[in-house]
Amino acid sequence: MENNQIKNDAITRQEDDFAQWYTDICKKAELMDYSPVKGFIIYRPYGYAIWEQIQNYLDRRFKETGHENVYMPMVIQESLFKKEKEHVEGFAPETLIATIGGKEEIEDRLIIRPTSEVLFCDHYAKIIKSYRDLPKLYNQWCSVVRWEKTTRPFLRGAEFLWQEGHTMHETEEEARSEALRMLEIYDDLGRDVLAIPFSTGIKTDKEKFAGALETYSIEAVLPDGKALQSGTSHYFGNGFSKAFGIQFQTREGKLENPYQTSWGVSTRLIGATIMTHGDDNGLVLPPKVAPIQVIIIPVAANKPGVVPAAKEIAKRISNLGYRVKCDDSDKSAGWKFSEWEMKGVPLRVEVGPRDLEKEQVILAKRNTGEKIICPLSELDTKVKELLEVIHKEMYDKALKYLLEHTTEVHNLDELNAALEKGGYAKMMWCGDRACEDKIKELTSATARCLPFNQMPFGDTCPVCGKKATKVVLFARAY
RNA sequence: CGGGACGUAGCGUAACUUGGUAUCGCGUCUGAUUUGGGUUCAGAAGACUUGCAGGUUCAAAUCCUGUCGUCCCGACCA
Repeated sequence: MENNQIKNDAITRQEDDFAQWYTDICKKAELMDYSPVKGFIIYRPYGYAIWEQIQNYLDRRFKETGHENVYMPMVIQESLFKKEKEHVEGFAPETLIATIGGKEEIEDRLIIRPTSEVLFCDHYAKIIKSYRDLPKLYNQWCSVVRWEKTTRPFLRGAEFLWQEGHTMHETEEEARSEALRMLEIYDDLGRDVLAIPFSTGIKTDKEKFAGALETYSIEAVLPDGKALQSGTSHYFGNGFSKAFGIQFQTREGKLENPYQTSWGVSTRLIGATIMTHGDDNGLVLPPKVAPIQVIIIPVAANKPGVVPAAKEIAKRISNLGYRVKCDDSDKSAGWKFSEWEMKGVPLRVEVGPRDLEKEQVILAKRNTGEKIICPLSELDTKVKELLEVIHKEMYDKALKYLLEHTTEVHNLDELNAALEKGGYAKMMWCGDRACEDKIKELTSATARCLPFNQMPFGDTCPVCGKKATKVVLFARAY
């Protein structure tokens, strides 16, 4: 099995250089390509198809929970952007600004949206008049631009695709539960679709979104031991409402400012999926997001009956509702095996003359490499069963990794050791910003979140020694 | 934005130190071959000349300056 000779077109091994392995996969699995402009990538069909699967799932969940899709302009006047102070301070360093229109200089310069809070607020100020207009549950699918200094495919780009939900509510309570409800949907996406166990929790004041009162997030630990913030949901209170003059008449006839949320996930999720599940043979896609869920490979395709039989099987599986492709190109079977493994297709069906004689096919699972002989009569149930098993195995493997890389620490030495090992250093915290800063200074790790699932295991802050009541997860982050 | 590495055909590379018109492999194309893990053989094309722009020189992939981009390590962020 071991092949020491590295093939010319093989990818870098994970243990040799994890970052290079990641870049190799992005390119060799044809997910993306670089464009001439730094940080702006081309989403190739196979990569974009993964995004479409994520979109399909989320869009359905959003609509089921009463949200409507809208589309806002991609530019924001600088004067408008400056209305909410903390927000502008948070984003100012990373905005791209258009200064010329035609041949004229633009006096109120146009910011290419890094996020659309202010556009939504400006619009909401016009359309919200009464409690009868609430809640407003809007979402948009779009791209945003942030002038990032260092960029990596999917994980951090100058432009990325995402969805941003922006909602307005009568009460503080309702808004806060909206923010939490949407975070739950993101958590579901991880568990049920991407096979990624996210940690959910609330951000510290230091790490929260510019302008938000509370930021909730889903966090993943990747195989190189670094944490990745994979999605956020914010509760804004009515700070923006006041800044933008959004007022509604209450049931009692008074004028009040509504309470706001926003929430988003981006194509960064593609990066998280690649890293969480991939191996040295390439991408390993969870069945729910795989653009092709089952690949049919005819073996000895020149023998009579093989290709028609393979196509028949493809049709049969397609009729079950799965995304399936029959690769009847004139490459050798071995070549196709490697190629579709690189592309991470969860399940492979091999169809050859010997199989046809015995009225069977060979099924091969991408995640484990396991091969299973399957009588044609049982194909339908077996495919369904295996795709479910593959999802579960992938999730369980990722969960096991997460648990093995979550270390409870009681002092700074243990904290260092845990961060060195990779993953979360879970510690009790006094809640002081100073201690958070100190850890960052000493270790470069940041507080990822205070997990919802608290379960305290001590009462002393390892940094200052004062009383600690909160459990916090620290990690080196992307 | 700091520190480091790099940019030569689609990909990976040689030549750079010591200037003289670009090497090899994979891939691609054509024709065969291909029964179970990147099949084998034969032939062909592919660089409007070395990321881009200047400079030095009789002559630049090679030396100098600038710039753009990629990767890694930091600081900042979905």
